[in-house]
Amino acid sequence: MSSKPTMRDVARKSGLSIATVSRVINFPDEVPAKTADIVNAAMRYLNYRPNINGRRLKMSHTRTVGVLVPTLANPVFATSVQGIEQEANAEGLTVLLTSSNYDPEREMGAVSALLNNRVDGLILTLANADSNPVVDLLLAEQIPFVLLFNQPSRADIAAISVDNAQSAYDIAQAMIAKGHRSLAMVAGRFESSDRSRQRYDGFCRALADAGIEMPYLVQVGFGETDLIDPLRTLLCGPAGVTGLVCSTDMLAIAAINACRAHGLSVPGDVSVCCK
Amino acid sequence: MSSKPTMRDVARKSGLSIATVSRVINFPDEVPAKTADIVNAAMRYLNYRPNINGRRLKMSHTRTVGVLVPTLANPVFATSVQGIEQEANAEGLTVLLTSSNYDPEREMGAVSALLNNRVDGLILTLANADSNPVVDLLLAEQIPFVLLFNQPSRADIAAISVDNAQSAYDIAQAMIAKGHRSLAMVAGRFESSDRSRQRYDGFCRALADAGIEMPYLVQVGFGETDLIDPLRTLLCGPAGVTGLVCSTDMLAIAAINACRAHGLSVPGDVSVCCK
DNA sequence: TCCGCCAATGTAAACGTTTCAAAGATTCAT
DNA sequence: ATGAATCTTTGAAACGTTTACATTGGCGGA
Repeated sequence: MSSKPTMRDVARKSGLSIATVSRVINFPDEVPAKTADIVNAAMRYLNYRPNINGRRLKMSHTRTVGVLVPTLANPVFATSVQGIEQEANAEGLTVLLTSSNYDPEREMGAVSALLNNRVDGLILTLANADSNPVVDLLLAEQIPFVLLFNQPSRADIAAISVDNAQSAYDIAQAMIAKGHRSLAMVAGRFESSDRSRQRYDGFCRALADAGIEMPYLVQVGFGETDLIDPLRTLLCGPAGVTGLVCSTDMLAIAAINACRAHGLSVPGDVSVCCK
Repeated sequence: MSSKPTMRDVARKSGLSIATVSRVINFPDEVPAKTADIVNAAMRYLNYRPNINGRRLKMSHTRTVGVLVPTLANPVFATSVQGIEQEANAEGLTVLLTSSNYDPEREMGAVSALLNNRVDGLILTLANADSNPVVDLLLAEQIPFVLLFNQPSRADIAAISVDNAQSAYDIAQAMIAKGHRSLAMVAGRFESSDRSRQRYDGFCRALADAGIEMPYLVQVGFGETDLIDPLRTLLCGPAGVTGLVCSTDMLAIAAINACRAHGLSVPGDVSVCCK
């Protein structure tokens, strides 16, 4: 009696067959209330809990959704996963969570693991939405998936995102309107996030539209939190940058710290903006 | 050929038996290199990927760890899960994520679902670590588990936590040393987080030790983000609170906003501290 | 009384693995 | 050439479900 009770045990206990027990669990209203009562009593008595893996093996679907995000350390992803998790649970779905640390290799590894789990579908944020082997794999295997925060150029791929370029454009334009003439963008590396490239594109367009010729750029690797050095020349050198457009909240915080470390006040000497 | 290839297909393709294929996958060095090559070629050719659910059903363990946190919207939990996920993945473990929204009912539901998944073990943050039915269930079922951020009074339960009471004590003491004589704690509801109660205990002790008789308390429900009203009487009334000790970063932010809304400057008129 | 029908239940074959016991193949000393 | 000793490989039985199909029994109508 050390091992966990199975449907077989419940069936024996209730004097009915495994099939009936299964029906009580899955189609309660196709079974007489009296029978259901007996079976339920037996289940409670034995502390039975269905082994989902048995079911998953037998059924063609798993009622499981795989999620891949770069990191939960970024609140944007954390809250997104929180929402996904909440909705999934409400639907009785299980969430399989993985993270890539912005590393394309790990992206592939994680998705591969999720596919081995036979997830019914995926929600993922990838480094690059275009010509990405992960996307190719998913299309080839015909697994339903939705990209999150990615903007694929292919129109036949489901994606939920903001308009990265436009948002950066708007921010830059607003800063220009405030009088800034020397602006820099602080963003993640393009190879680990095409969102950064898209934002930089919008940023550059805004500056070009305003006749500003130097769209400065500072690229920051994932996990780098100290921007004092990377920002030194831009802030203190001849560039005399007075406005920083940051790709994420966390970069903005790091940027503000860096400004202060250089003896510049925010927002007195330098304006910092994000999102 | 629409369905996914199985070991049987790989076996057929490579002219070997299922058992051999399994051994190539699980014990590559117990099999002659030549045989392994044949099997690996067949697997690649067929795009075979093992169905983990088959394995999980057969094996006594699942190499899966269940995680339950109140919410990922709180960076403390998000980064913790991030770390768990990272380590788990490095070990080839799958993470099953659930969240409770600080609701004990949902805690039980989530844990139940995790047990149905036959997780090998659990890492959880519970509303209350003591006399908690979830803990009782886990002990009864003999599932290994570790509490995170909870401090159970039973010594035989594994737990990783900070000393909530002591940290609140230290903060309060520091504020008193700065000259504050009227302090309030801003914390979550006790019934949804025993950490809040423990912190309040430490807070009260510090005040008592300093001869301050009124340890004010503002309780905030999960999701409540507006503290303007709850703080009005304390800040503007006869209590004249000048120091706020907050249970979490997010509460501190909300508290600062509330102070400003009441025309009080932080840290000029009111000191706000957290963690 | 018998027949057919329908609701309730049971039987048994999957699902894709792992693994034990045992068979086959190969080597080597005699 | 023979047998022992080893190395490879295999057959088949689980693991806990779901479900198509078969069986049972009770009932009403002829």
